[in-house]
Amino acid sequence: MNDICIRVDEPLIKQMVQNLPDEQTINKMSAIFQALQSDTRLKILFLLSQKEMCVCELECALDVTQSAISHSLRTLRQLDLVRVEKQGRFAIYHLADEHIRTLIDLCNRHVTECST
Amino acid sequence: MNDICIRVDEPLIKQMVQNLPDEQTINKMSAIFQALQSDTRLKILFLLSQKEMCVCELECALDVTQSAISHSLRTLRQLDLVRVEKQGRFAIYHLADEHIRTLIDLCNRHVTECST
DNA sequence: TTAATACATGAACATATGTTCATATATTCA
DNA sequence: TGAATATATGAACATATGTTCATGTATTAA
Repeated sequence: MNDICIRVDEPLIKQMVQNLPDEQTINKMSAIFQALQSDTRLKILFLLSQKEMCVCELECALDVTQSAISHSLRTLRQLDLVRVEKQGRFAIYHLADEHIRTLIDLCNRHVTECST
Repeated sequence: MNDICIRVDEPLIKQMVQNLPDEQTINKMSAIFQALQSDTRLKILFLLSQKEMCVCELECALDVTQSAISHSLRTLRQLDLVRVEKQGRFAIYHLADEHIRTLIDLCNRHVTECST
């Protein structure tokens, strides 16, 4: 406990720590996972992976207020997981790229495969 | 705002909502992403993807208390993202399966590719 | 130009989370 | 047996998060 147990090969551990992605990368990754961790945001992403939608449509689909949806969309926007295209007074949202669809599908498969 | 804007095709939206994964699946997915959202837990998973490790080794590698590491490991264990194997007084942790490695790698690539 | 619609945002609140501290349990060694 | 080591866990605290409410801005329609 006081730093070193019999199993610890300190130079090896140091090497492994150096192999870690840098702090900035870790931070970005945890921010992305953080965004994917909310039921509401996950549902938004699942919906957007079916077709692009305006806020109204999302509001119709989900059982939360317009405000909550907008806040969620901002989070997703700031991480570049979704993008907006303004069409008159409508804001049409779509997935930023295929990576995000893949991420979600992968997790979905993991969950459904492993629970059977 | 009062439910329906001009763009909303209600039957279509209803259909899309039915295509969503069920609540239980959504919950499990958000729980997994929730677990991946902490810097400490992410680092643990990156380390374990290099080799299986005991708590002591993780303690040597990371700059947090043994207690914090144990708590993190419990979270990961409960979601079956890591597994333990007891060896005498040591608890040797390893990734539960390849899915989790893939998930992390995918996110890592997304972050590093998109920031260049 | 006024009203209505679509969306965004700040404040506030209740809840959740991560960490540390203190302590418990389990295994090994003397 | 008793002490040391390795790990786990409960409590507590500070911080973060998600939602709603109230309100702001921008666009369209009348």
